[in-house]
Amino acid sequence: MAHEAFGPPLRETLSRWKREQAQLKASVIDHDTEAWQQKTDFTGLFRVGGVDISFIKGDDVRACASLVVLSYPELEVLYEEHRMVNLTAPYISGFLAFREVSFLVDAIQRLQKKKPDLMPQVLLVDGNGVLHHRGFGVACHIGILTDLPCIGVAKKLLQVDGLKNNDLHKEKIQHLKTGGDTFPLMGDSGSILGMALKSHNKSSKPLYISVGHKVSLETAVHLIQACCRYRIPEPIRQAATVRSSLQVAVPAHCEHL
DNA sequence: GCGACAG
DNA sequence: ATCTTGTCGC
Repeated sequence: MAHEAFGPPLRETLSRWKREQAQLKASVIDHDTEAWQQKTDFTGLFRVGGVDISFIKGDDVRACASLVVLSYPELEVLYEEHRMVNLTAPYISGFLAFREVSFLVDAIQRLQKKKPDLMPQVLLVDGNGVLHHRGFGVACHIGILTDLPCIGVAKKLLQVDGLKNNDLHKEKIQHLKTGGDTFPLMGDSGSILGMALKSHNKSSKPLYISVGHKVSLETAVHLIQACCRYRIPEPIRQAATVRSSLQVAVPAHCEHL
């Protein structure tokens, strides 16, 4: 098959995507803008959203895009939507947003239309914010397109700007004692790109938290910790758990097709 | 050439 | 991202 017979070559697509990231990056706000963020107990925060895209075993195209909204501080489900979508863009490290973001923004827009009262006041995103090759990960991307405060929550360290998952890094992880302990992730450029967070007492692997949009890193880390019953913050965990029948596998008699 | 590679 | 099984510990 002539895989690249149609459409622009990958390197042209990547160059276009890089330009788009650079342009949108200029609009990122990396400090607190909301009243509830000023209080250490987050008085005035009532709704926290989470988004995630989950996949089916052997299928690179079909996936389930999920948006949930939880009450705060109870962390009870107020709203959830799980929808099967067809992904078109490939996964390329540094360009996750171009694969996933349109489906998640669509979900936010449907929520706005159907239940505007349930619009989350902050959105937790699977992946990185400014902890990214060009300082503009998927959490920033969603933040700019929706104008919602967003926080990037990654399960693995993205090794950019000199950050490395080396022995020194592993040693720092071992020194995290209890849930809520952190250490900063400083790149070669000298700025703090994010924080490693031990999200609960018995979690050996930290989360990597970074600013997406309209929230400070300090507030982001504090909020993530407040949302963790287990390692993964509840809004993302609920989004990743499909309760509906949407993700049922292809019927057995169709498997060979 | 080699290592790295969020989801 | 996804699959896989039991195992250990509270």
